[in-house]
Amino acid sequence: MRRTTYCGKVSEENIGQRVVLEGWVNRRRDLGGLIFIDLRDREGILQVVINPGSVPFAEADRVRSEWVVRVEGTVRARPAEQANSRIATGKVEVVAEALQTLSEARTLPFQIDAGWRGEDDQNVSEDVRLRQRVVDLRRKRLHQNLRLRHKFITAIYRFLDSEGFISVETPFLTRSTPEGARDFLVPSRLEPGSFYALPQSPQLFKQMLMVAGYDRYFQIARCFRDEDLRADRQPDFTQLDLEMSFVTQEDVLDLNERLAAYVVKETLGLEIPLPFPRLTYAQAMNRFGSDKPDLRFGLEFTDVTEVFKGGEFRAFASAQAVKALLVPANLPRKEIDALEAVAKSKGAAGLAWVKRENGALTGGIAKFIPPSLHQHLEIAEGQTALFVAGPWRRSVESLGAVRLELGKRLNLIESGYNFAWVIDFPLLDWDEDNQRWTYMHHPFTSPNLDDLEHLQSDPGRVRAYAYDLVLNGSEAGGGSIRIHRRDLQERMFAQLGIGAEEAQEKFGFLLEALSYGAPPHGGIAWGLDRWVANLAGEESIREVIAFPKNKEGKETLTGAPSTVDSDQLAMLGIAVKE
RNA sequence: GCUCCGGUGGUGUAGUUGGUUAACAUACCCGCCUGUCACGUGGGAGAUCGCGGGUUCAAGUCCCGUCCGGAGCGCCA
Repeated sequence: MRRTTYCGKVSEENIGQRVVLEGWVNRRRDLGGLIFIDLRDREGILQVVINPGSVPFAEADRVRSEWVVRVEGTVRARPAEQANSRIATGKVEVVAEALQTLSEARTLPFQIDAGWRGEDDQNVSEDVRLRQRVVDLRRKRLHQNLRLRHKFITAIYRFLDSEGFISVETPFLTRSTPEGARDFLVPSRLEPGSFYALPQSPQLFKQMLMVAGYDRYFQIARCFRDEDLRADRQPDFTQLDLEMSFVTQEDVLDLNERLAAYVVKETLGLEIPLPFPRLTYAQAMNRFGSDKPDLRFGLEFTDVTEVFKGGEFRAFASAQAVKALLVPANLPRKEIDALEAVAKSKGAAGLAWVKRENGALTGGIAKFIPPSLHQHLEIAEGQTALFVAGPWRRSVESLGAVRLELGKRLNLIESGYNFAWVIDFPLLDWDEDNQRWTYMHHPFTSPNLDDLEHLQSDPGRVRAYAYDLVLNGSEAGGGSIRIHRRDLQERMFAQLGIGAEEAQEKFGFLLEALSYGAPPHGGIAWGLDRWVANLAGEESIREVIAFPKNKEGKETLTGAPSTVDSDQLAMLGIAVKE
């Protein structure tokens, strides 16, 4: 007879029933005459009792941790004083009548049983965990994370289906296009010397689906970018990609915040108030020094550029921007030095400071503070003001990094899920290295038509219909309204220094599609791994991916990447340089 | 490419100012134990301290190099 129920699902309702269980030995307690086995499956653990003299006793004596066994027995209530409140099945137990070993197990490289009985797992280095990922995946934490991910994805399918979206798959083996990140390349056997590229996103395919009239598309899409890894970045990662026709920016934002509220409700049971607050890019940068501000705490900047303009403090007198951050604490010098290092790592020349102690401004740049400062910034007793001056963007971003560091150090970050939209991104960004304008989002983003007149005369001033969904200071999603007219797309390419010939060669298929009657359209992509990590309370997306790569981009379970046979290379016309 | 942090039995840690036999917990093996639930209890095995070199009478400890891992910067439309 096969399994009749999951171990973790047995409850008082099953008392008196005969059950067949199959699972892993989470733990075995041998009292000499009496043996207990905590039997585990994906739903939880359940105590099995093996009485002396019973048929299964000899086998139970032999069984060890992580062996896979089948148990037949009868469910009974535990005496009230022996209930285990830490586990869901703690009020019952199964008296074994038969026990069969299905599979023996070697001693595990690390213990995985604690989480299943409601305790903290022992910390194990990630190196060991990833090399032994099968063992690691047995732990309750990863079971929970992967099931949360599943719930998240099924909620997305339900919601978007009810809103009339259809899921369409787009190719993995596609063409390299010169945008954004480095491509992963796949050599072609049928055409040696030519390469496919793995998609960085399904961007152009979804736009063409819009041109083809599918109106509302989505995909849980795997994307590939050959860049260095971080706690929240993997070379292959997952997006929720969606696109809508005949919409404005408002429509996309509205749908996405309803979707966000729905998935949070479905996964965690939390109500998220709508609509989400909105900040323009300029506001976000000026007030928080980030285009993905963490709004779980305050510490907003004050602009004091005018206060110092032309003044005696040379370093600030002619700066493009001087920003101040008022800290409600008397920061020790050591702390300020650490914060200055953070500012400098983001390109600030330094971090100036002043405190109010015993009624007077003291320390740092106290003697350079003009009397008019207090009209903008009231430094109270025991507070510290921090200043960064320099080019606008570098100043706000470096002070923004200081703000985040202070949020952590002063424990200002409140728990919860804080969503916001950042809108009105600039269309173009000045590329200092190459001395030219480049796109900020991607080259298919529509300019704000109100700003179109400045496209040639003052490109930096043109806003885009581009928006980011920010969750607790991380970019949860980003998208835009796209250019749907061929002439405007061609103008955009020209502005980016992509000549007509090059545009035709690399993006001819897009231009052609746009010339066959394209609807206005726009969409968004969510970083699905980051979303799930956030909901699971995990710092790293590796905790919500079954088989992640380590910091060096290696998948240490199977040992990828690896060398390949010379035969394989030869077939592809590839020679590896020593 | 760069900065910082780490590497000690299977796992997680301790190891003082350089000083004798590298400690603890857990896991593992064996014995005892009939109501445990991280069972208890007695015993046992298990580490050339990531690797190489140097300083020293003496290095887990100090120095240099290197490898591996993590956090970040650059990079990531």
